[in-house]
Amino acid sequence: MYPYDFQKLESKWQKAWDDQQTFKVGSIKEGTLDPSKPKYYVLDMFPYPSGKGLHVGHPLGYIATDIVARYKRMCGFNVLHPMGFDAFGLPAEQFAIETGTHPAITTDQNIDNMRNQLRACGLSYDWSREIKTTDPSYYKWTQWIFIKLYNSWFDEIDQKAKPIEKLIQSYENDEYRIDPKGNRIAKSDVGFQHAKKWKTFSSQEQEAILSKDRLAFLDDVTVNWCPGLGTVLANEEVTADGRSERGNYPVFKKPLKQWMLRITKYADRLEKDLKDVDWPEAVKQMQTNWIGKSEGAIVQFSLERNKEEKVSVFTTRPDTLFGCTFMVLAPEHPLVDHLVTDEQRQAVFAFREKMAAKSDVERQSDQKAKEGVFTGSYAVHPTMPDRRVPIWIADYVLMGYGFGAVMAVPAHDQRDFDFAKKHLLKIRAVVEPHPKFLKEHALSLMEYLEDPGALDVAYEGEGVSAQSDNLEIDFNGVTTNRAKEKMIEYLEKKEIGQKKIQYKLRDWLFSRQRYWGEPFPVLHGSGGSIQVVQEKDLPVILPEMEDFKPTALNDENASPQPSLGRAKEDWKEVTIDGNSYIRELNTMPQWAGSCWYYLRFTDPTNKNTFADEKEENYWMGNNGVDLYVGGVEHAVLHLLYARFWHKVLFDLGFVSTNEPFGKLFNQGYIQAYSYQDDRGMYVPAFDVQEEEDGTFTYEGQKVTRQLGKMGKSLKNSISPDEVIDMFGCDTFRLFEMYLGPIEQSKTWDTEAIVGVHRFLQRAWRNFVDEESGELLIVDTKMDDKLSLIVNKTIAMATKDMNEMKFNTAIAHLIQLNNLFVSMDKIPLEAARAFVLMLNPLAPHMAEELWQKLGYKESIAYASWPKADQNILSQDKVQVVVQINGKRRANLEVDGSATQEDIELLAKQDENVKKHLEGVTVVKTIYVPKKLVNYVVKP
RNA sequence: UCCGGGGUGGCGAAAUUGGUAGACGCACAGGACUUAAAAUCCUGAGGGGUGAACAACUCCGUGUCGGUUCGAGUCCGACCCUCGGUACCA
Repeated sequence: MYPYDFQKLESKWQKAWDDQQTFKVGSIKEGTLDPSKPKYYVLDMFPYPSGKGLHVGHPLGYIATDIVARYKRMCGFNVLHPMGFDAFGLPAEQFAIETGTHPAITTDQNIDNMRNQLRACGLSYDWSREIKTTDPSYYKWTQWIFIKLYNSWFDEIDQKAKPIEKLIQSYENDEYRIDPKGNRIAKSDVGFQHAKKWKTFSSQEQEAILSKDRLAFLDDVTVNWCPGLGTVLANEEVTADGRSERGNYPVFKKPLKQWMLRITKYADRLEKDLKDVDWPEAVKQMQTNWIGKSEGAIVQFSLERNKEEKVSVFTTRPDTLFGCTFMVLAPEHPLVDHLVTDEQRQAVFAFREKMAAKSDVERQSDQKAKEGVFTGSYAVHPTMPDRRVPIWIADYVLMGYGFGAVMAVPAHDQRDFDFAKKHLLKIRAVVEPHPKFLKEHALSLMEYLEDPGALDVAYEGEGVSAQSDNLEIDFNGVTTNRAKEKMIEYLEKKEIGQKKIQYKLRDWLFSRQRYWGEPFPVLHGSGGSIQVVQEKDLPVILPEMEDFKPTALNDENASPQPSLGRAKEDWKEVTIDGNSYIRELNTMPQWAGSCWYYLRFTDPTNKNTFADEKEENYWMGNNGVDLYVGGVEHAVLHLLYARFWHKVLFDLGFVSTNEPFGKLFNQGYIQAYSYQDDRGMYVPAFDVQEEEDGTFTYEGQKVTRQLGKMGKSLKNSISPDEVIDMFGCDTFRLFEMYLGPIEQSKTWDTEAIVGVHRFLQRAWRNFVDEESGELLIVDTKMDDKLSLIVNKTIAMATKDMNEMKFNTAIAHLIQLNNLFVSMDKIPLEAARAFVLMLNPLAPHMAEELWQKLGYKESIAYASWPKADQNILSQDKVQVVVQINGKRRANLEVDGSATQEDIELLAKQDENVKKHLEGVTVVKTIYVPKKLVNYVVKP
């Protein structure tokens, strides 16, 4: 008996791949890789080794990349297909806390477990290149890159990062000076003559000046403090409703001194360069929105009581400046203390306190309330000096965007409008609305311009300016876009404003108070001086700690405290040349390690550099990573951060491409049904019965069903191991791909697996007589019909493989296989083509059949079959005969048939004849090899 | 609110990008094999109508309504539902 024994076969081949190191990739340095061959770098977003193990949703992307990797090998590429583990960060530490074991131990256990699960999926990784971000030999280079960031600045003129020494040189050469406000100004800027020279500053002052340009810097900022996680979080890690993305805990705003990375300097390039990458439109859109570019102007308002004092605002509608009737500052705006009058002091302070006490969640729910108080002070209107502009504070103005202050134009901004209505402030119309708008509100233009406050909405659209003139300028009748330009010209001429591009993107808050992360390579000296660790002293090893729990867990009033504060003194304190330093006690966030791991894979064990230049050049050259597959959830986190680091490394000359990931592909989620009983408790999905009336029961009780994520807590999780045990890994791989397009979300349905399993069994029986073990292959030529079908299948499967449409590629193989069923023996050529095409999808069976066909070498590097164009062109074509666009007959004709041939045949067809009776053909449409359509009239 | 994706049989889906809608698979039904079941194999099937007919023909069908076209799942306009992203961004 020679049945299809997948358990035996699959372990046989997995062992063979291991023993023969089938998928090990050579290295250029060592001369074991031929760099004249084209390369293909196909990468998965590496996983967090969580304690829960994988469910069937996780390998979806891994299987897809594996198919691509195997296909590309067969097409003659050198393929880099590595895997590693993103092991620092909250999930690992949370799991360690839950189990009471040190994260170093649990992480390694989880990695072992996950690696086994991945191996069981028959993935052709080069495991010799495995990396984990928690390995000191890896995070040494994460720290090294941090030092590069610290020692770099962004030159706005060249739009690129440069070593900080260049900036110091420029200062020393007196190309830059510091103006009275503390800003760096260049020779060509106004005011350079009166600005202070570099030499006049103390070294401490010089360091403070430099820190304003360093790409990594310490700053006092308003942070997202998440007591539930015991750490602060980046903006990208906080969800829309003011909760932590991980764990869904509430987040509070708090001022704190933290490490920041100056990602905002790259806002423009991060946005613009998206056009150069082949990424899903959705992800590009998300990044574009997140970066949030908007064009407008800075406008300066003088204070009434002292014209020398100014408040700056950003506006996208400088054309509406004449309509500004008040100003609003964010409650935490630094000028508020200064502006508030004695009468208003009490009210302002009370308001501020009330706002500060709110969590982000509460702020969300109080949205649109438009609460605020008057500071008591007035500004002067920049174009109408006799107009007083009261200054208010309100929490609808956010400190983090623009200048934390707005000029309110209530007639043409809904938020300002609501605020004006609530607090009885003036509303002045300065744009003539579209006639449609007036009609909708049954107003004449005169009536609207007279009293725009009569409506309950602002007119935010474009139009022509009105009531916008003073002694110097007159914008009346000018269209919005033109008026914007003219106003900016005017503001610049009067030196009270200028053009400005504003981004929503904020700098990246880079420190965390948790234990399980990369230590900063930073030393704090006396008097607040900062020094980075010398390269030769890297890595700064994360110290062993017994108690690694976050310090201020679940205490929203406490201030965040780094866990490393409880490390032993001999770690915390460092003496260099007789000076003592304290180590930085914060750790880097989860995302640090994943910002550059794809570079390390090109040369994972290098001790002298993060990756050898030759290896980096070869694998990353051209297009960066050729195919990067992962979930869409990283659209504005990992993918934005990694692009940022990569661009800095590119500017500094360490990498060869401007973008890290040439092509990105998002796989969909696998969803599953979960079931709840009437108390809302989840019941094991596996044991739920479907009743005839379409309802569901568990142990006789009615339960409700919903579609969603797979998870242990939902009791609907299925692990790949279970499926592989039952059906084998080839079946599992085929099934996941056959569910539908990879980028789509799909519902798991265990019952449907038998379909592809049957396909494999049938294929086996087509090749092997199960009774005798005899190979059912015959070494004869294929007949024309079979040859045509085989070549067609090759053509279609090749196209599908190139487009990553594995579901239809499988369908074509099933069809070919179904044809084999009707044959006693399969011609060798057809069998070969089938096995070769099967290989990327179901590699174990393909290897076994390949061996049975007599080949000694692994099929992994055999050539993908080519379709014979000559044979394809001999194909008969199906031509449709339509009458008035309705199909009346099908004809099968030679590919060479002319229109005359086809029409002759068509007119012989009974059904066509019938429909052409008693009518006249007014037009004939002929599409070669496709159809004839007669347009007829009675 | 704005932005993006998606609505096709009982279900997952396919459709050469404007040219026979539903390939392939699941589930289902009937049959073969079997003491029986499983496995396997064969056959059927979008919905309706005219047929004695498993012949043949025919009408309707891709979220809704309208349009362009000889011809629309595919293009255009309006709308509905759904899934993501965003969160007062001045």
